Amino acid sequence: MKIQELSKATGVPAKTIRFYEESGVLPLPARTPNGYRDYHQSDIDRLQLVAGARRLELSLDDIREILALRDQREAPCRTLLDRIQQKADEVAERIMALQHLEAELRELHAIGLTFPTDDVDGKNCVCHLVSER
Amino acid sequence: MKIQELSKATGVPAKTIRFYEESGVLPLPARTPNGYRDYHQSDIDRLQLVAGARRLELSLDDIREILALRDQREAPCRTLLDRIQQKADEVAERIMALQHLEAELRELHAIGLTFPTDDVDGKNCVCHLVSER
DNA sequence: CATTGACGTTCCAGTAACTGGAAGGTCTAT
DNA sequence: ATAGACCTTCCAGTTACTGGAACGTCAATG
Repeated sequence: MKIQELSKATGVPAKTIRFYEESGVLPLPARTPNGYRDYHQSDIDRLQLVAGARRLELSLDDIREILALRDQREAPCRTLLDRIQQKADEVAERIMALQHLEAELRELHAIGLTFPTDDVDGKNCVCHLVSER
Repeated sequence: MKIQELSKATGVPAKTIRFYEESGVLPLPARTPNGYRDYHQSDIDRLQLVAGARRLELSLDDIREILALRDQREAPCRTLLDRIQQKADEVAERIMALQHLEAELRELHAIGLTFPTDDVDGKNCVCHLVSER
């Protein structure tokens, strides 16, 4: 199977597949006599796991660790579950931070609308709202 | 004023101040005879605006544009307000995406907990949950 | 047989916004 | 004279790709 076929089977761009290989999350593939990468079914499985984990925004570092376990014939489920939970917590924190940020942005926008828009140096300028604290 | 003093006045690391200068959001400062950067009060004002905008997660590109207006003695308030609103919308979108992601991660974690943790190849493995879809 | 087009290859560079570190110069005080 | 706390520049690394150049390969067509 050539790289485009693996790409179509997984939805991962060929460029990204090469990058994953270089990053060590995909093994060096066999090569056909002309030097083309030659993939097998197992590569589809592995790449689908990588793509699924990336969709969950796990880092390539996490994925490397999980795949290393799998390559040693140890079930990576425990580690994977840990990373999933940890990621969920991170996401929850990020959501809260972004909610605060959005509220602040909306408030700033609302206040800014009540200001003149040509007051470069005056205190009634959005710039000063942004500068303070 | 030396770079450390500007840093202390604004809370922005000296390293970052030099980076901002190189990025074009801060002008090339005067230099003392020994080559040290020499800042003034106006640099504090400008850097506070940059830092405030960064706290709102505006990009350096946006900030450059806003400061360019200000440097031309045009009030950047209109542009700044636009960017703030646009950023708020982006943040809202990101929040929704992350909420979906968190739900998916929590669900996956819950399902994963009901699975055996030593089933490398079987279907009852978290890996397969992650791979699918 | 030459050419075209769709593949494949490698390598280099760029993205965003810093951060760390090396190697060296300067200033102040002891 | 030396220690330390600054300052300088430049290079590299971070994350996960993406774009592009320059070149090789293969199948089909004129």
